[in-house]
Formats: sequence, C-alpha cells, structure tokens
Amino acid sequence: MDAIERLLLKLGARDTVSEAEKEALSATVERVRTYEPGEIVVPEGVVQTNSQLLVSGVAARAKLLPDGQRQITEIHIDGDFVDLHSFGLKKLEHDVIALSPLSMAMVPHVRLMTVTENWPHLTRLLWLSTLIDAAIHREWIVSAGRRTAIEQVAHLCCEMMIRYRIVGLGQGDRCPLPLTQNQLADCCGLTVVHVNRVVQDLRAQGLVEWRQGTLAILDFERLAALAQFDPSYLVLDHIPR
Amino acid sequence: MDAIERLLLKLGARDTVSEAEKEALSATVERVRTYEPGEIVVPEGVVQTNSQLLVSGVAARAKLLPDGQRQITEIHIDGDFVDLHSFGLKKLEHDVIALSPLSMAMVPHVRLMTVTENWPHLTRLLWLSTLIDAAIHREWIVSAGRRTAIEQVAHLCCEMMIRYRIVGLGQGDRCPLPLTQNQLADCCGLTVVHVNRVVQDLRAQGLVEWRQGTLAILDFERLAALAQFDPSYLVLDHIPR
DNA sequence: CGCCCTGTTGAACGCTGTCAAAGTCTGTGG
DNA sequence: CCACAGACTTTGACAGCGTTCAACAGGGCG
Repeated sequence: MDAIERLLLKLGARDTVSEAEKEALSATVERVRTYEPGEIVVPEGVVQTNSQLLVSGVAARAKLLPDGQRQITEIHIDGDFVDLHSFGLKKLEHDVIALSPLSMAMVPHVRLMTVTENWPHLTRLLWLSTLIDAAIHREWIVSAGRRTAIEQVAHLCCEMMIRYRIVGLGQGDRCPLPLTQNQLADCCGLTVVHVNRVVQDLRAQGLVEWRQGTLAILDFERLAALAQFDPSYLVLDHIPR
Repeated sequence: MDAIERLLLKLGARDTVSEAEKEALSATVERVRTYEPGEIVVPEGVVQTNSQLLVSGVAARAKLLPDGQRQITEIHIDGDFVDLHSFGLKKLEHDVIALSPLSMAMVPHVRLMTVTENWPHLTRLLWLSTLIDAAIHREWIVSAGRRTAIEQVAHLCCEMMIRYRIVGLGQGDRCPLPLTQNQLADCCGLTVVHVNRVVQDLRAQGLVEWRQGTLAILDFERLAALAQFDPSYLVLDHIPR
C-alpha cells in the first residue's frame, strides 16, 4: 500500500475509500520503476498495456508540434495516476516526461479491468481523478487564452501549492516546484525570456520565492487575487460519489 | 433509443456496443427537454442530480473570470454527453450554455450509478467519452498557448469537421458551425475584432467558407497544414476497451 | 579547463488588443 | 411597406504585451 499512499490521500480528500477498496487498489500495482529527469515515461502514439501511477517526483504531459514548438498541458505530482488515461485511450496523443527523478508504479490494464468489473465505487473514484485532470485542463485553457503572462505564472503557483497540500507535501507556504524556466514557459505558452522577466516581477512584488526547485508563496491572498485564482476547479469537497 | 442515436455513433466509432448495452443506455434517459440559444443549461457550482446528453444542437462550456472576461473551453455537438462530468464532479466549475436551440436528454445520476454497478464495459465507454473531452482540452491548450490566431481558428474548423463526420452530420466538406464571431473569439482567447480579420484572411486564401451557421472547408489539406492539425487526439480507432 | 544548461539583460519588432465608428442583417411593429 | 431596434460584422488608427535576436554570467561536470 506504500506506492498508492498519496493517491489514497488524493481520493480520500474527495470521498471515503473503504479498507477493502484500498487493498484492491494496492493489489493492482505490479512493480515500481524509476526514471531520470528528461526521460520519456509514456511515449506518444504507442499502445499501452500498463497505466503508470506517479509515486514520487514531478512529471508533465508534453505535446510537440510539427514545427518544433512544445506545450506542456499538465504538471503531475506525487500520487497522480498520470497515465490512467491510457486505460481508456489505449494510446496517448502526447508524451509523459519526467521533470525530476521519478518513481512510478506500473499497473497492468488487465488488473484495472478487474477493478471496473468488481469495484464500481472504486471505478468511479478513478474516473473522478481523470475528471479532475479535465477540470485542470480547462483552467489552463482559461490561463492561456485570457490571462496575462504574470497572471498565468501566478495562477500555476497557486494551483501547485493547493495540489501539494492535498497530498501532504505542501508545508506552510512552501512546496516543491522543480521546473526550469524553460519548462515553465512551455506550461504557459510563453518564451523563456519573458518568463524570466515575469518571475523577477513576482519576486520584486514580494509575492513568491522560487529557488532550487522549491516554491514559497509569501502572500497567497495577493497572489491569488492577481491570478484570479479560484480553487473550486480542484474539487476540494468530500462527497459520496 | 432515439435520443441516444448519435451518442451510439460516437461510442460505436471507438468500440463495439452490444444491443443489451444500447438498451441499458437508452433506459437511462428520463425525458428530453429543450433550450433556447443563450440559455444556461448547467450553471456553475450548483450540485447536479442529472447529467444532460446533447441530443441535437450546439452547446459550449464557458468559464467566466471575475474581471468579466470569458473563455469557452469546449464546443459540444449532437451526441456529446456534455454533462457526464457532473456525475463524478457533482458540480461543475463552469457553465454549459446553449449556442443554438438544443434538445437535451436528462439522465438521472441514480441511473448512471446503476450502469456503473451492472455494466462495466458500458461504464468504460462512458468514461472514455470524458477522456476524449480531456484530450480535446489538451489540444485547445496547445492552440491557445502555441498557435497564432489564424492557426487557432483553422484548427477549430478542422476539429469540428471531423467530429461532425463521426456523428454523421458532416456532409462532404460542410458541417454546422452556428457560432457568432464573438463566441469564436471566446473559444480562441482572441478579440472579436481580430477574429473578424482572421476569418476574412481564411476566406481570402480560399480555405473556408462560413456563412449562416454553416462551415465549408474548401481545401482541407491546406487548412490542416496551416493549423498543424493532427486528428489523433480525437481517438478515431475502433479497439476493444 | 571547456562545455553545456540555466538564468539574465537589452533593443527592436510585430501580432493582437483597444477604441471608436460605420455598415449589414433580421425581426418587429406601425 | 417602411421605420426602427438590436445583434452581429467590418474597418481604421494606434498602443502594448510578448517575441525575437543577441549577448553575457554562473554553475555543474567530464
């Protein structure tokens, strides 16, 4: 049950998970493997027979355009069932890449199939976790479409802080954020140069510190106001589902 | 089974749906109701006890920002199970609005619950339809983040054409697209003024016609090249799932 | 020591937004 | 049949946010 500990925090924040369900979920994990930063965890367009669960580390969904541009569409952290999507899609239309050293739990699709046959409530919770991914995607569309550069970066900081808190890794005003400015630019659809200026601006305004892969939000309220951040898309209420 | 006819085309394009499953799905529909353009179909933040299935017409997911800006995050067409997300999320973090006259099938969550308890394969197919929504969201993030205005509009045209073909409503190079330029601007994160310039440019290049709510793509290949359009995110292969 | 990656800075350019106004279409009512 | 309102589309001038291009600094590592 070690490998799924943070996933249980995630699911448990949204609904009650029974002991039997915890064991059933834990039993789906075949083995754990590791990746180095920069490695491709799930390659685009290749049929998958496992779904990978992020046990610890930071990964990203990255889409490459024919002309060489890159866009990251979601950041994944400890406890995210990153590649649950391939259970339904069979192959992904994007890469999942490691941004930090990762440990990943391999979950064979045949075992997930068994879960859907025997554990309807657990199935709904796994389904829910992909629905939350979709909600995060929608918020990123809003960011890319309607927020200025500084608002986008501020918004991402708020999102990551809340998500880390849910899985018990956001201590006080600090959480991990092991991205390069280049990767942050790919998240926000900006250039490195401009991200650099924006980050300096946020620092100068006394809103965030961000060094050595750690983010500190010095004034969450002001940062959230700047970003027009509303956490409701992160589905923070505990309800039977 | 009338109300779910186009949904069955959608699902049937991705996997085989048995007769029994068709009947089970059909039985989830309680009644059908209609909406007028501009009406709010599902309001943000309100707990839902039904999921609404779009039988015919065009709807959109729209997010409003505190400062009054608006971003549309997905366009929905005939056969889309628009509000299946609220089955898991319970309440949406955005509005679903009618862009044309709609007819919507009301599906009580309790009946969907029964489906998840008794019809695992059908459940996976419904789950899949929300995964496709997420894949569409990701592509929109790429559009908003990395594509120019003209590329974005071109990309949306390509997407809608393919999606209409799947549900049998894209005849030749034509499909419905009953949006105002203002709504198109909210899809792409642009201003009306600029969308207008871009649309004129596409017309001048002989790529599209778009009048009276109908889109005609005059040169799909060139339009797709301009948009860097790759349909793989729309999950077009028929595979057991 | 030299290379590469990451972060930083400055200047010029350009895509898209802003503002303001006019033109077109459709439906309504006199 | 015409007048009118309202929504939608179109146009032009100008401004600005973010990009592009180029250069340099610092740190880790072979």
